[in-house]
Amino acid sequence: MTAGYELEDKVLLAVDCIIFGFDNGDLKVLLVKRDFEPEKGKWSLIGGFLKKTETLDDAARRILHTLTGMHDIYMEQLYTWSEVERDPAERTISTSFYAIIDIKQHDKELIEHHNAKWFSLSNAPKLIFDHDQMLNKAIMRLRRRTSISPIGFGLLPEKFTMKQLQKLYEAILDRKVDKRNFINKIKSMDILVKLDEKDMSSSTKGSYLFMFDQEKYDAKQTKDFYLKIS
Amino acid sequence: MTAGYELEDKVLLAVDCIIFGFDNGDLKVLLVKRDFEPEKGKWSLIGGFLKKTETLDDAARRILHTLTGMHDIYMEQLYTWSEVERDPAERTISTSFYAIIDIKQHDKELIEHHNAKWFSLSNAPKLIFDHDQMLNKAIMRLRRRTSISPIGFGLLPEKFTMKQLQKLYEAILDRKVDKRNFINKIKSMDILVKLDEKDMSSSTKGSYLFMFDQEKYDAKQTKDFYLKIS
DNA sequence: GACTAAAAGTGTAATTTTAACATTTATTAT
DNA sequence: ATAATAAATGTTAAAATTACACTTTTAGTC
Repeated sequence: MTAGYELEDKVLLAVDCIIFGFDNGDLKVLLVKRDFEPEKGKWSLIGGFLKKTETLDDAARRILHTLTGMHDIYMEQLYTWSEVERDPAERTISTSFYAIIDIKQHDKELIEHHNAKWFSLSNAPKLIFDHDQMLNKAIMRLRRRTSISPIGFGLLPEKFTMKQLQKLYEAILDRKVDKRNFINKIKSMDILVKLDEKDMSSSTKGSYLFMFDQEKYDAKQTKDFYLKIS
Repeated sequence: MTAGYELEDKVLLAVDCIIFGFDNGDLKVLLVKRDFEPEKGKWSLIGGFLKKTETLDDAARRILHTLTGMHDIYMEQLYTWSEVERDPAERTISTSFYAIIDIKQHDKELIEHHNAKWFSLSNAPKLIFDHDQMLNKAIMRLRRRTSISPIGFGLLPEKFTMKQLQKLYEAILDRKVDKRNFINKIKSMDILVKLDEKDMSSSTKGSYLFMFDQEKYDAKQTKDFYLKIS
């Protein structure tokens, strides 16, 4: 019993990771300076090649860890890119993944040691190959996803204010939202716990801190519920 | 200037097509009996391998044509599957594509000559490898897509009745929808033209035929408008 | 030619959701 | 005591969604 696969072409399969970071109301993307040919020295997404012994998700995690030191980042598969000439050096197909993380929660030094750098979306450099397209598609997906189901876990400190949460949504959606409508919408979702504690750092009055209620959140996740921000 | 790719693993990259067909109120999927090892003789999605000289979309079109005789089918990329052991014969990654077509508009003989066969979703056989997962994911995507933006072109005869259109939505969403609400919703979308002609085949009264208004449809497509069926 | 049968066609009212909008409250620092 | 600063809060109008049932048309039959 031989498989009839002998005559088929084999190709390089790459993985590219689009890591969005949220910091201080600003949405950024993590890029690396490429240290091998072709396009050595240019900025690119965080990428590498799939090994035979791992899944694409494994590869994405390994590559992200190798190039930035980050780990335990949940990434979601986005799209597989296969233009014949996308990498001029050799026929390479690439599957892109994306994630969004809280920049503050990840060790800046680790990232910088690995000559990766955060860029605001508005002034990211031109990227190699089709990486600009990948980035664009990821932004679109992130926005759509954000208006469909709640994000948040892992993107904010464990305890956060409503304002911080609102800023996060505003950064992703790239527009202002009405404070009262936003708070009402979030409340109606019933996935947050209001704490007795206040954050005093930004006003004399102080603002209440909230936490996600993991259990309630998970319960709703399954029913893929819908969040639309006015 | 040598590319630093020499040491990387190369893999087989497959394409699998999930072709949904709509016929007579029933949603079906097109499957083929596999004629090579492994799993020879079992039912599978319409699949084959990417060649070095083509994109994934090219490969999907070529494979679909080879196995079924169909052409000019627009397929959308769904997901790339990479479990290490998904194909026991050799390390193979597969990108799945899906499409939905009007069965009547495609030549049955051609399809049957190629030992492909339509199965109702409710009694499709068990498929090889991870093809059941692929099919499931495609169904989910199709449903979600259907409630987000209008489908229809190419899925119905050029002229069709409201009932046919409703049946199409019901087949995809797998539930009944209210006739009056459905018609109102569709009318409010303003992408159909009512003809003076009636279809007399299903009642003494006859029911008016409609056509899609391609121009209006295209205009709305760009603004990715939203259709939600009650 | 009246009646029956079968599917097509049609509208309204109640409810829910969304969107727009401005003032009061709490606290620290002066 | 006052001023300054950001936090907290509720209402109303408009739009969208849902639930729901009777009338119309016409071919066929008695």
